[in-house]
Amino acid sequence: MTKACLHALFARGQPVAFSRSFWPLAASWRRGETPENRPWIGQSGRVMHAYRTHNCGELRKSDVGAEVRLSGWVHRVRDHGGLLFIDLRDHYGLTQCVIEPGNSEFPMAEALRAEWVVRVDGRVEARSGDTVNPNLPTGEVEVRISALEVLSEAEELPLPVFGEPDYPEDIRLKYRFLDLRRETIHNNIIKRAAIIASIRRRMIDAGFFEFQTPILTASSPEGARDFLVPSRMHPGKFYALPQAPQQFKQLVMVSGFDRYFQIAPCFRDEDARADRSPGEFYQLDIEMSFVEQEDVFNAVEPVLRGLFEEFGGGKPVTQEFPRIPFGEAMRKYGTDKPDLRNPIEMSDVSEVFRGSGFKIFAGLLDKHKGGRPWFENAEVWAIPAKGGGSRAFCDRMNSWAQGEGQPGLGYIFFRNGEGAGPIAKNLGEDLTAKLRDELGLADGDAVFFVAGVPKDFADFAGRARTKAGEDLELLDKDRFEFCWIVDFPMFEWDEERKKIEFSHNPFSMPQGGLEALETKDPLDILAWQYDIVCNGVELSSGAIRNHKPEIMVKAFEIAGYDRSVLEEKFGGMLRALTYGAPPHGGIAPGIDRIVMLLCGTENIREVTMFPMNQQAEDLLMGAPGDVSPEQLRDLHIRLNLPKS
RNA sequence: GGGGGUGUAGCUCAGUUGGUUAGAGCGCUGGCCUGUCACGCCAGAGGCCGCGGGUUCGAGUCCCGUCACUCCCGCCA
Repeated sequence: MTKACLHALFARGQPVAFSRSFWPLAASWRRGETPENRPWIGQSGRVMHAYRTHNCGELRKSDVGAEVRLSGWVHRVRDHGGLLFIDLRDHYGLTQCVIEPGNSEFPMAEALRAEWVVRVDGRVEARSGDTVNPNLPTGEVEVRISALEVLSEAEELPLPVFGEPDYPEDIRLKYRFLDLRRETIHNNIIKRAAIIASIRRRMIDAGFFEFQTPILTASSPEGARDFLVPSRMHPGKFYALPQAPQQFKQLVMVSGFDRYFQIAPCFRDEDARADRSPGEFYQLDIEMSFVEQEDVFNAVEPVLRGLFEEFGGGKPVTQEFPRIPFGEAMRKYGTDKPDLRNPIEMSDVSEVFRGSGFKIFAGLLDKHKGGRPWFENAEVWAIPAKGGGSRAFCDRMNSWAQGEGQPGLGYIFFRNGEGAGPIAKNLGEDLTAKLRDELGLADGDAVFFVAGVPKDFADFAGRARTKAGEDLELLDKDRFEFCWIVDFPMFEWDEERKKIEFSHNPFSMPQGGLEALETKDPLDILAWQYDIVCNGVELSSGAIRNHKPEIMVKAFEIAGYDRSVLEEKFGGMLRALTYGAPPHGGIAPGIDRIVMLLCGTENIREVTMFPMNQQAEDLLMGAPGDVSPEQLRDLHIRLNLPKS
C-alpha cells in the first residue's frame, strides 16, 4: 500500500488494515490514525520520532529503500553466526530485521533475548524470491539494521510469548502482562473491545442513551450474595455493589428517559465456573418504556443478529429467532436453554406404551395417573437418534446413563426392517413399527426412552438428547442458532421451604395482570419473562416489568411476603411506581458470554484481561489483601477470624 | 460446603511390576554456522519428584493426611 493510497483511505475515513495475519484482528480494527498525528510520514526533511516511523505490521514492498525506525519486542532471534535475524513484534505485527557481523551493532544484537524491548533503525530491503515469507504481511521485506538501542531488558521468562501451548493458570494469571502478549488471547481482548464498540454504536443508532448507575448502592435482599462495602460515615452500615442495575434502570424509565442501555458491571459474590468469573461480569443492560414483549424483541434481535454476523467469522446466524414457550422447550429439549444445532426433538409416546407388553413402562404409567401433568403423572418420552442404530452405540448410551446415576436407558434400534432390543421384543411388532413411523425413523436409527414423572426426569432426558446428538455428530457446529424462550412461569414450588416462590424476577409482570393473580392457581400463572439462548448458552434474561403497585403487592403476597416486607426491601421502587410509572421492560444480555461465543472459547478467562482465579484471588495485584489497622478503625470494623 | 482431575528441571511432559546415578523437548549458558522465519549442529548447567507422615531392605511409583491449581455439584433473582 503506497503512502498516497494511505492518504486517500484516511481522507475517506476508512479504517486501514496495516497487517493482515500476525495480529489480524488488531490490525483490521485499527481506526483513527491520521497523517496529522504521524508527522514523520510522507514528508521530506522528515521529523524522526524517538521510537518509530512505522509499526511492526506496516512495511511493504513499496517501502523498499526507506530509512525507517521500529520499536517493539524481540519475538524470536535466529543467530546464524555470520547473519542474525530478529523478529520484532508489536501490537500491529511482526517485521524481520537482519544484521551482519561487520556491523558495529552486531555484538549488541547477539546479546538480545526474547521479550527485550528494542529500537531498530535501518533501511527497508526487498527479500529475494526464495526468502519471501508468504505467512507474514511484511514478509516481502526486511529491515537491514544500522542502529540498535535496548529500551528495556527482560529476565528469563516464566511463560514464553512465542508459541501457543497451554500453560498453568496460576502462572498465566501471575504474569498476565506476558500472557496477554500472546497471539490468541491478545486477539480475543481486541475482539472484545471491538464487539463492545459495535454494541455501543448499534444501541446509540437505535435511539438508546447510555447512562451510568451507582456502583455503591444498597444491599438487595433477592438473588445472589452481595459484595459489601463498609461505610465510614455511618458506623455499622454497609453499601453493596450492584448485582445488576435492575432497580436503577426501572427508575430511569420512571424518570422519563424512555430508552436506556449500559455496558454495566455486575457484582455477585458467588463461586466461579469455567464460563462464570467469580465476583464480577458485564451485561448489556437495556430498558425501554411503553413497550410490550414484542417491542423488546424487535429492538434486541437485530442488535444481536448484527453483532454475530459482524464478528461470527461468516458462520450463519438465525435470521428470525424462533419463540419457544418454556413448557414446550422442557418437553422437546429437556432444558430451557436448548442447543438448536442439535436436531433431536423429544416427544411423549406414553400412549404407545400404556397397557402394552413392556410391563415396566406400562406399570409406571398405570401407577402415576390422574394427577397434575408434569408434576405427578408418569409419561414415557422418546429420544429419536438418527444413525444410532447399532447395539454398540445403544449399549454405550446405556452405560453412560448408568454413570449418570440412572438405572439405564431403554432403547430400540432398527435393522433389517424391524426393531431390535428387549423393549421391541416385549412391545411387539405392530407397536414397534408404529413408533418407528411416528418418529420418522428407519433402518440404522435408534430411539431411546425415559419414563417416570417428567419433572424428575426432564433434565436427564435433556442430557441424553445432548449426548446422543453430539456422539452421533448430528450438530452443525459452524452456526449460531438463536431462540427466544418465552412464557416462563411466574411462580414455582420451593420444595425445601415448602412454599411458593418467584421463579425469576419478582418485578416481572404476570400475564393476565391482577386478575390472573386473583383468580388462577399461582403455579399456572405465566410471566412476561423471556430468555435469549444461543447454541445452548443462556445469553440473557429479561422481562416486561410490573409497573403497578397493587399488582406488585399481590404478587409478593402470593410468594408469602407481607406488604411491610415489600415496603422495607423495595421502598424506593414501590414509591416510584406510585407516581406515574410507564409500562416498561427490558433485557440484559451477558457481554462475557457473547464474546466467548464469538471467540469460540469455553473459558471466560480467555476473554477477560485481568481475571481472578477460581478462589476469587487476583494473583497479579494480590487481591483480596490485608489492610492496615488504621483503615479498619476508620470503618469501625474489628476482625473476627475463623479459627484454624 | 461436597465430588473428580492434575502436581516430576524456568515451561510442556515421559518415567514400565516398588529396584542402580530420575529422562526428553523447549528455554537458559558456552561454542560453531551468511538466508533463516518452530533455523541447524556440538557441549554444559539446571531436580525438596507440591508438602507432611506411613508401609518396605528399598518409594517419583503403594497407603493416609494436607496444600495448590483446575473442572463440576451446591450457589448464581
